[in-house]
Amino acid sequence: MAQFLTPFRLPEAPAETDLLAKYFRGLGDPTRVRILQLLDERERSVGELVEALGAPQPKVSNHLACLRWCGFVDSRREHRTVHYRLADERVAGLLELGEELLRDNAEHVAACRTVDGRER
Amino acid sequence: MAQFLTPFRLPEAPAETDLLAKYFRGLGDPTRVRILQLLDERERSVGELVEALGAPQPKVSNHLACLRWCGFVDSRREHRTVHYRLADERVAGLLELGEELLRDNAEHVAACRTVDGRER
DNA sequence: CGCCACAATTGTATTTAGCTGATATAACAA
DNA sequence: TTGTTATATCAGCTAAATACAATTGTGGCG
Repeated sequence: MAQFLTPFRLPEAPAETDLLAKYFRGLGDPTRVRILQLLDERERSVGELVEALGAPQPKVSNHLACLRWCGFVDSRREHRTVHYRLADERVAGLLELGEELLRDNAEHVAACRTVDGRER
Repeated sequence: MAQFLTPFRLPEAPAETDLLAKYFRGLGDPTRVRILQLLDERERSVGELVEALGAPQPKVSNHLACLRWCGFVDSRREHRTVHYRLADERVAGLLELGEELLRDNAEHVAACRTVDGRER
């Protein structure tokens, strides 16, 4: 009766794959990408990022929390200000590779709306 | 009165940055990442992908449309079946770089829930 | 202590992505 | 033509992501 122990063998979808998608999703927001680009230039405080982005402070802090949580950036507190920087230089490499690939596909990507390309 | 022509100078947020985020968002779904990984091994038909993923066909087709639309994959029709493959070997490089970075952050990413890390 | 500056968090509303199921198209065969 | 297989598209629903505004936390200073 051993055959009943494995009645259905689900196709392998490694947990690592799900994590990878989640990881890339961290790069899937304009504010977060812009923050990473700014931090690639140099370390910056939250206030500096807020000014550079022209976005409300809570919004920036939320995205920073996301980036920090997933290991894209590190932070250190100095007196009252908190400074952020890229956690790993390979993060910059990821962005650059994306930019490079985008150069050949910019028009396509620009026109793409959603999974099924629907206008809504 | 020329000063009224540029009353507010918005912080520069290059359109390319928005596109880049959109581009990475294409990699932000487990099904799409799995498809790209499968296509990195070899060209596959939609039917083969459906079987390998154990997912309904419309779901796979929708994600393929998204990937094709953004230039991650190419397709060719042969009789009634449509075969997909990676459009650019650099796409595989992007995945590999992501996997490499993920190895050092898997625990963090796994625990991350949303932009602000809130449970809901 | 009270106050100020900087940053993080939370509540609520809105937007957007993605799943499911039905239908449409395309190529081919009888 | 009709039927069959393979794939694509669409409509409606649900769930997740994000924005915005208000609040709270935190460290320094008088």
